[in-house]
Amino acid sequence: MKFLDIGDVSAQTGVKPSALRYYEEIGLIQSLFRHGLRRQFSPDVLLQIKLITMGQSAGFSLEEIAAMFGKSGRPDLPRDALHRKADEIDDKIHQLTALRDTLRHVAECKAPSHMECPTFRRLVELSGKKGRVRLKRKRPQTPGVI
Amino acid sequence: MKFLDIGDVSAQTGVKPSALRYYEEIGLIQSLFRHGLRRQFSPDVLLQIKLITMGQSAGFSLEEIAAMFGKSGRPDLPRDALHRKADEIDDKIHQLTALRDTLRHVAECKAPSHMECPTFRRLVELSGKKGRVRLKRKRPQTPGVI
DNA sequence: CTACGAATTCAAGCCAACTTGAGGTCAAGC
DNA sequence: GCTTGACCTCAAGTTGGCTTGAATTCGTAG
Repeated sequence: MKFLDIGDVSAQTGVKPSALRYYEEIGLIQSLFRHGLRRQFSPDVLLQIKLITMGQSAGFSLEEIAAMFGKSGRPDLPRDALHRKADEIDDKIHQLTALRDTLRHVAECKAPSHMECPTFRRLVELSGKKGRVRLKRKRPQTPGVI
Repeated sequence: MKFLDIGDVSAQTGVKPSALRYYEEIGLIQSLFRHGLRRQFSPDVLLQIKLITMGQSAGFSLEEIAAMFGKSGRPDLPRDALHRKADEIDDKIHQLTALRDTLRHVAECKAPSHMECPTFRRLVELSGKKGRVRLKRKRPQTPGVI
């Protein structure tokens, strides 16, 4: 089995060595041993780091991420807490979906200010709701006024 | 028309007055005028703040949010840049979806360490890919070895 | 065997996004 | 007219997540 220098890990993940040292310092990842002074990492750490960066892009703190996937290689949290985290992510997905739709609408909308655009207001206001936002279907057979 | 004190805005949005003052300071929102010393806000600001918090939960900086929806009440960015932002959000949605699925899997998986679980590895490794992660369908009629 | 380069430690610094605290102002209700 | 409490300003502090820099230690290639 091959082990990885911090530079290899950095190259393969895009995360800087300084950040990796920091992650180790806070116990988020571990090196297996030292070769001289140099940390040697298991290839598994690449997967772990992927999870970390995913978690970060989801807006979770490193502490929360540690709780989810564990320093120990296994989650600190009980099953239901993990499901609650998953639910949290689901909420965030809904928010992001609304934001994306709003953004696309803003890109195309001709209204002088989006505050005056009812579609915009609906998109934003519905964003917290449980269901998906559903825009009225265009009815091509009756090309009314825009 | 009624105007809102900073306290009202705070109460209705859950954003602290200090944060709202900060937002105004950096030009992310505006108060219309002062009543004595007190800032008076248009009710429209509530919608704006909702967008801001959505943007934040998406991991955008206040600066990026300002560019998207504009200090000026209208985006600073041209249409295609907005669509690129929307694409960025789409990516994030995919990541979040993968993270959520991984988390739910971790919650249920019996493997001693998730590094040893092939399902786990697939979930994480596929997360960057374009399509949705598709788990193999169970085929109840041919109950093979797990 | 020596030089090189990649790694190390440690303390300090940095940025965004706020929060806190001290001291001051004001309008509305009694 | 006075008190009250919600607001104000401004400077300084905080937190998370790193980055930077100086001084040092190694392992390997030549």
